[in-house]
Amino acid sequence: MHALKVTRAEDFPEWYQAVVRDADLAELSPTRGCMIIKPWGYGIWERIQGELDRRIKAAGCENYYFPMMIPLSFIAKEAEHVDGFAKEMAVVTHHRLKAVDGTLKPDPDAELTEPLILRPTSETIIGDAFSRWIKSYRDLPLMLNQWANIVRWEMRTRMFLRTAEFLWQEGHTAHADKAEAISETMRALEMYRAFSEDFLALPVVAGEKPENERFPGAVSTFSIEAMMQDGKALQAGTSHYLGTHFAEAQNIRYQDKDGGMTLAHTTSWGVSTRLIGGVIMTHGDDDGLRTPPALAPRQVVIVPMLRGKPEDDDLKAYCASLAAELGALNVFGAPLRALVDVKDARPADKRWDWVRRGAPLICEIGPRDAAGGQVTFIKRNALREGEKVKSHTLSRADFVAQADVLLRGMQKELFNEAKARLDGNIRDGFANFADLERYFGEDKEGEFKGWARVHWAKPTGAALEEVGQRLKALKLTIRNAPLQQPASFGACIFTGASAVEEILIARSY
RNA sequence: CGGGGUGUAGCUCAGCCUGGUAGAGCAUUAGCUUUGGGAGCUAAGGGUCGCGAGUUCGAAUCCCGCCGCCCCGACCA
Repeated sequence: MHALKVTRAEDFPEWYQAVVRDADLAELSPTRGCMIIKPWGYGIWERIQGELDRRIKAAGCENYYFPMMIPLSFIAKEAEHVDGFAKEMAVVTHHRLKAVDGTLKPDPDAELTEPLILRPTSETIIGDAFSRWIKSYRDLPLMLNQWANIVRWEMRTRMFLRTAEFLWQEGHTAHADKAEAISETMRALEMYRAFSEDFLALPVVAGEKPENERFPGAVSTFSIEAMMQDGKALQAGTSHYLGTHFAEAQNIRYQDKDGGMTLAHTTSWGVSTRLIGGVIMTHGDDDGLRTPPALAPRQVVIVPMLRGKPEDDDLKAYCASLAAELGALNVFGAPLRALVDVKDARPADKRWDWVRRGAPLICEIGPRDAAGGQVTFIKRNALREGEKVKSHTLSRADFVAQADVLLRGMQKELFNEAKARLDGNIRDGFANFADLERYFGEDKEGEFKGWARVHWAKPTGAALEEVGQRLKALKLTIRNAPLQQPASFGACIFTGASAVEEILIARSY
């Protein structure tokens, strides 16, 4: 009997919804397409923020904050950018409500002279500021980041993966020349790769997006792609080299050493609460989430087996001192986060709540453990042996001494498990498009297909458009061209011509 | 935004075809029992049946309109 009502094999989308709800991560809000992020889910986001913010600052960026509302005219400044975002924009048009026939409506006399849009991203309003802040080569490079909420009016929403409002971090930088801007673009990409793999235990493939998948207005777009347990790809982070597109549109120029006016080269990069969806679909099992220890808001949860008897006090004291002892330890470069769950509920219910949330180590301590100086615990990443829950017992001293090793080991085990799935499910050997059609065309519902690694001649324009259409018929997209490329290439699977690049093709979220 | 499904207690759902103003299990609350592990018994609380208009003496049920959610598609960092 599993802790969730639906298993991954039965119905993956339903299972995903069940984890989000039963692990107490988030719920739907009365506002269409938006979610309420609950404490365990938000705690995970705070951990992401804390660690990534440290890495962003270590790279020399500073944080700042721009308004959530952007004048409508700003978004029109970069042509491709408009095309990319115009269709999913929330627009603020009035500044006052009025009761009309008993219902509150926007007051017709309070219409804004210029509507405001809720930011779908901030390139335009930040570019405007950059144009004022950057006067001289001495002002460069300018490297800034903001943590913010974003609004995109999506037609179809899914919790954490695509919601009308989401939380993210957007870095924006300006540089004197192309080489330096590209180097910053790659630095951010590598920062995301390392962060995902080390901290989220989420193995990814870093690479460059094809022309048709670029960010609107970018010269080149790079991504990290992760493989979910249903074989689909999830774009988990992006980094863009924007060239001088936004600099031209918004007049971001600096006076160089020779006194001439030169356009700056800009970049932007971001990750969002979508990462949490990626963690769920990578590490979740039929008992709920398995939160990687480095990421978990609580790494060790202690459930005292209280029985409403006098010895409960001794048991509570034992658990409290154990938690204090654990809290004095350092794991993953920070104090260990331990909690004694003293909520007045049945111990078994509390145990399963923490199993669903995915607390890495769940200690169940009864009077006998306390008397014997022991700790009985379960490891969430390897919860069961067969159908049965497997529990372990150590002396208290050994448990405290090994907590660090246990948590680090679990982090590694989760990563290795996901890494093996990623590496083991990227298929090679597609000689031509017909091979690809044969493999991806004949599928049963819910069948695991993984990704395809193929060679192509990297067509552009109309020819690329056609490639996109052919893939679309198989519900496939090009994910990226991995940074690590082979020494030589075979034939392009689309045209038969000599290939110039290796790319990953997959179904995606 | 197109196709399909769905909306009844906190959750999962029955009732709807064949109108007579609500049911089960789990959860919640209380009491008793139980206690090395998702407990048992007893009792109680909880629903303007998604919203609005209509037919009718009477609508969860029939008709019309709208909305939300889920899946597929289109779209999309």
